Amino acid sequence: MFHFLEKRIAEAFAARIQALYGVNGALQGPVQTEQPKQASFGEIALPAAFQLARQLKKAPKAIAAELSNAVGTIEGVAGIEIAGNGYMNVRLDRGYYGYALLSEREAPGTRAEAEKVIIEHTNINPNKAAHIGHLRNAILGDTFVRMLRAIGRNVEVQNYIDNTGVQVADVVVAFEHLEQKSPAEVRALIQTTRFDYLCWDLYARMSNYYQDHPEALEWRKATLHAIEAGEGATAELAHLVSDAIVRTHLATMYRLNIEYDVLPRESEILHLQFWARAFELLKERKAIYFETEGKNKGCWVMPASAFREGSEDEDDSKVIVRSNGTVTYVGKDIAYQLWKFGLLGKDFYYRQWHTYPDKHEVWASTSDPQTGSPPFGRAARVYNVIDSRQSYLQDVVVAGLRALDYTAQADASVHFSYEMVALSPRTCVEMGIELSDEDKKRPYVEVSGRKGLGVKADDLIDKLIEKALEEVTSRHPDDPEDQRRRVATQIAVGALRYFMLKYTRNSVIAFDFAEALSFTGETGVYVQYAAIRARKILEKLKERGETLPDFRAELTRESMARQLADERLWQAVLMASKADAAIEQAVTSGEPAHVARYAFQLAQTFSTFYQDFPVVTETNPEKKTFLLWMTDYFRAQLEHTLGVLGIDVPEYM
RNA sequence: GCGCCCGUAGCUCAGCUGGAUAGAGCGACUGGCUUCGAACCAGUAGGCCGGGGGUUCGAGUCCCUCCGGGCGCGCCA
Repeated sequence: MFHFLEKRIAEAFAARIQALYGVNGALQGPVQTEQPKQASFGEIALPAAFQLARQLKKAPKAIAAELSNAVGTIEGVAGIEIAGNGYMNVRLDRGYYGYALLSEREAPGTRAEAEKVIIEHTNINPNKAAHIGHLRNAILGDTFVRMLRAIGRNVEVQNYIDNTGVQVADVVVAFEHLEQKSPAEVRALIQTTRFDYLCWDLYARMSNYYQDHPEALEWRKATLHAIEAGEGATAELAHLVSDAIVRTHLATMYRLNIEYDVLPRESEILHLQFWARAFELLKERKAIYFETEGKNKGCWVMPASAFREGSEDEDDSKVIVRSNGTVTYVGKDIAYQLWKFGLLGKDFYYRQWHTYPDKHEVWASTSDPQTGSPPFGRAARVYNVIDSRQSYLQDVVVAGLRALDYTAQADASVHFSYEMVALSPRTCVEMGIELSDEDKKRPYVEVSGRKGLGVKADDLIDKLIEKALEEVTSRHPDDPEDQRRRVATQIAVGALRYFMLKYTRNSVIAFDFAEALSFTGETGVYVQYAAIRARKILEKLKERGETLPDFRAELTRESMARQLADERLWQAVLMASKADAAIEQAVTSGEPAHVARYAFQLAQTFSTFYQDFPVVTETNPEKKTFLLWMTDYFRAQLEHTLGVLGIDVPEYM
């Protein structure tokens, strides 16, 4: 609603500016609107007079006066005031606004656009358990998906599986050479053990082994070769390991309400010759060339000038095909990116991989011809959720598209980057990780999968659930265990998702157990609590034998105006009505943290309202009906916003 | 050496395309549960927005420069 009025006002002023000062007036595009610094100034501020002042060589204040007089009446606006030296502050008609909210349609943005947006996230190497860094990726990606869907976009969620890379190979090497396991024995381990945890340790052991026995790297080489060829016991083992680990990753993410649509796998990119096709295209369009001298002699390279401004140095060129004829990771990624836009002229086959309890299906790529799968790929826009350390490689991928003259697709390729999750020194100590004196002085310490240092995702979730369970049990000692555990799980997930979302993307998170486990202050738990308190009021009403009024029948524009004359109530309603505006703006800025912030502010506003206005005991009938409407409205907005954040509202807390 | 990111209250962080008196949470200190549950609310203290130049009506925000910290820059992924 707020968003809608804001647009209407901006348009009215834009039209007036054109009429008064001509089409070539100072302002191009929409007229800017802002939030006044002080609530007492009104609801919407327009700084347009400042921008016009320079070009018209006139005092801002005079322009503002002229404009606000000329603009006439705008539906829903009560008045315009000139403030400071040229601000135009708009006051909304409170009765109009409140009454409009009452009849507002649910979810106006459910139009499914034909244009598809692909979001690729998670992308964990399928060779060991997920850790907290992966959680940031998946939660950020999933929340962005929810934000886009909330404003009506058609989104496809991809989770790329690198099942043929070095990391998987190393675990396979460990099983074959260190553990002497046959595929059948590994199969048994998958059934009977916490397999992702087992591999976590095994991978760390293997990395150590390479350090002490460099000759063992020959094993890796042979294993990679066998995996790529796709035949024999080694290849079977690799598939066994990676498929089993992918299942554990999907299970971990499902605990956090994260689901996927399709799992494109590297093995199919190889077997279906995606790269061969991309290679032809790149050669044809001269995007890469064969180097005949220097350090990259014998390789196909992309010149540095393609992805790095001003760099002509051939030493900075990026190798795409090695001198032994094999393709690098970036090369495969270019092929994959082309496929996402439907530019490769090839497609995967798909098989059903898993069905979630809500009946949603995940499909995985396969090289065996299949029919009956939904269509995947062919997007108009692609977001790759990948941490900022890989920005160089992402630049090369986009440069590849550009060099092929796919300019529009290059522009529609977004590296949705974020900074890493490190560990606070205090948390390292708690976990028994030894720190050098140098590390102790740092604000954070980087985790290392190779060394097996890091916090496993499931361990963190378990820890959060146990802590939440203690809290729930202390409040509801007599409730059945499964019920308390269900509630505790929802609280834990809310806390974790909010924790990962409250930081903006380019801030490094120094993970600290004490902070992540906090259930007070700016947390997901606080927001959940507010939603529950709103529900409680409505439940209390029923307990008293009263029913929820028909608000649209009982509340009029006049009664809205009377009630909203109270500044505290007006500000609260205003805040609650800005959910869609907040989500829209967060999509534009690509910052899920903005939605999290808004959710917290909304909850804060409601908590204050809760404290100040007893609802069910209100004696004035009109006021009581109004307060009940407000409560119900806040409940809906809190639930809606939490839904976008992927956070459930527990039945109680 | 080159590129990207960060530096705002004791700590952890917001601050949307430049806009009015720079905001939260935690921690500290005061108060508030016989009331729709206090996982809460009200209040106090705490800031040369890393330093210095510049751009303009106006800079935490843009430009330059210096200082401090992080991450990239492989025929690894």
